[in-house]
Amino acid sequence: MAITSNDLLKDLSARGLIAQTTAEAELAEHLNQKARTLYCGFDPTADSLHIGSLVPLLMLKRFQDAGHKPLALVGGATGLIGDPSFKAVERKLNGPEVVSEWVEKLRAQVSQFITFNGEANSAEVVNNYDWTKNLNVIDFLRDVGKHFSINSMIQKESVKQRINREGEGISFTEFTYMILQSYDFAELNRLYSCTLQVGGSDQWGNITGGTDLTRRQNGNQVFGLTMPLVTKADGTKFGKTETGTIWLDKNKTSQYAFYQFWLGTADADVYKFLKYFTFLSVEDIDAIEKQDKESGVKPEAQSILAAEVTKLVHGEEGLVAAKRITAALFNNELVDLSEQDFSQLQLDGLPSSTVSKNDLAGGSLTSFLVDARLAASGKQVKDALQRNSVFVNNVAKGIEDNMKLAEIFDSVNGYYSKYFLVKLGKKKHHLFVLED
RNA sequence: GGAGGGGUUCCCGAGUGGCCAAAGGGAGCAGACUGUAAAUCUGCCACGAAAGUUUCGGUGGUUCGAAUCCACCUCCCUCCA
Repeated sequence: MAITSNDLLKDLSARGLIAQTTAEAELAEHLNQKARTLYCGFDPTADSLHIGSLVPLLMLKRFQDAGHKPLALVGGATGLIGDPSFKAVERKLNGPEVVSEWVEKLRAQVSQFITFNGEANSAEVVNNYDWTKNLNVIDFLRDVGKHFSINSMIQKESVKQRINREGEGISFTEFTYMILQSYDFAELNRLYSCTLQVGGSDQWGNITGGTDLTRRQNGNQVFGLTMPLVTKADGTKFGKTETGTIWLDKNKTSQYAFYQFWLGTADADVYKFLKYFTFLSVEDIDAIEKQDKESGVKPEAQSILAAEVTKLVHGEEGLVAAKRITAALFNNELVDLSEQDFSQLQLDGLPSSTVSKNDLAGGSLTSFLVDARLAASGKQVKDALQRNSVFVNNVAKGIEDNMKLAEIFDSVNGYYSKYFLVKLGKKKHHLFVLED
């Protein structure tokens, strides 16, 4: 990416956050002239955003910090259709009630990343359902559809594989998604003088559709900027783990699990991620990298990344909670923990459950731990037992202990007569609390 | 509406009457080695502690025996109209 004449764009470029832009030189000039309004869309495909949306969310914040006005668009309308961009298969449609419920959740979530201060560049959250719900089909086809050429639409890389791919196709509904998103841009240009849309690089086709439509309908030049897809050096998909997606909602991914996710970042990715996911300056990040390379010991970057991102998403308190659990599980002896510490760990989001004596009677360790979701099947627990990698309060259990459930979880063996910390393998922990 | 091709265990993908709980790969889990890393090596990988139980889009057949054969149904894809 060429050096531009705009400080913000220079920084973004240094961070590797710019994949593509429309009319680069003109965009720099456009942003230099005065505060502009930009938007980024988030479709409600679940009841929470996940870390895949973090880069664009932070991007809005970066623009706001530079004095521009961010609009976070929640796709109440587009979420009902489904974006086909680079998706291998047609998606299942979600019901309207479900989608509108998700819209509300995303609205709140998105709001925490941008500032609403009542000033000129105060953020706003908009919903594209507001301007599409009363759209009349005939008007839509005449006023909007006419501006789109099927010939160029099927040339878009984002849908090409769906069109060419053997065994899968694309419905008219999803094919039309691009037109709806383009209409959003034109509409936001009319309503808010919005002149820039940002998004992931998979959105390029949809974004340029919007810049074209805005020019044709409104006669205004507007811009697009995309961020690179977050990739990992080992080629696996970013944002997924054994346990699934890393969500921004702490009820879906605990602060502790969230922190742990970032802590596990590969050396090969961590400096790039610092640039993508934090507001640390590029110089500071380069300094961290230099120091890690020279230190010859375990790098610092992962814990800095984990701390910064956890703080951004879950606040200072969330970070403290995550660190508290991490310290207890990985650094300290459990014996040092007070009774209050144990109950605090529960509150902090350490996976835990309460058990009664009845739950234990006659049960097996395998099914007990599967029920607590420490393993996917009894076979896995059995495997771990055979390798002596199941620990209850730091005591290794073997396959011969499998049927001794009630004995193992007898109150005499628990910390403070009721706490049992179970470890399966190196990283999976679960706190069981015995009921009186 | 017509013709053809498909739906196999988390994914890809073998399997065309018994040797099939079903090859191979990927993912995943556990162990060793480590830095709660990477790479590598080892074991597991339908469910069940076990006895045993349930699978190959669905239903019903044929057969001593079916993922494999037959009928109907259903979903998907391609081409033609």
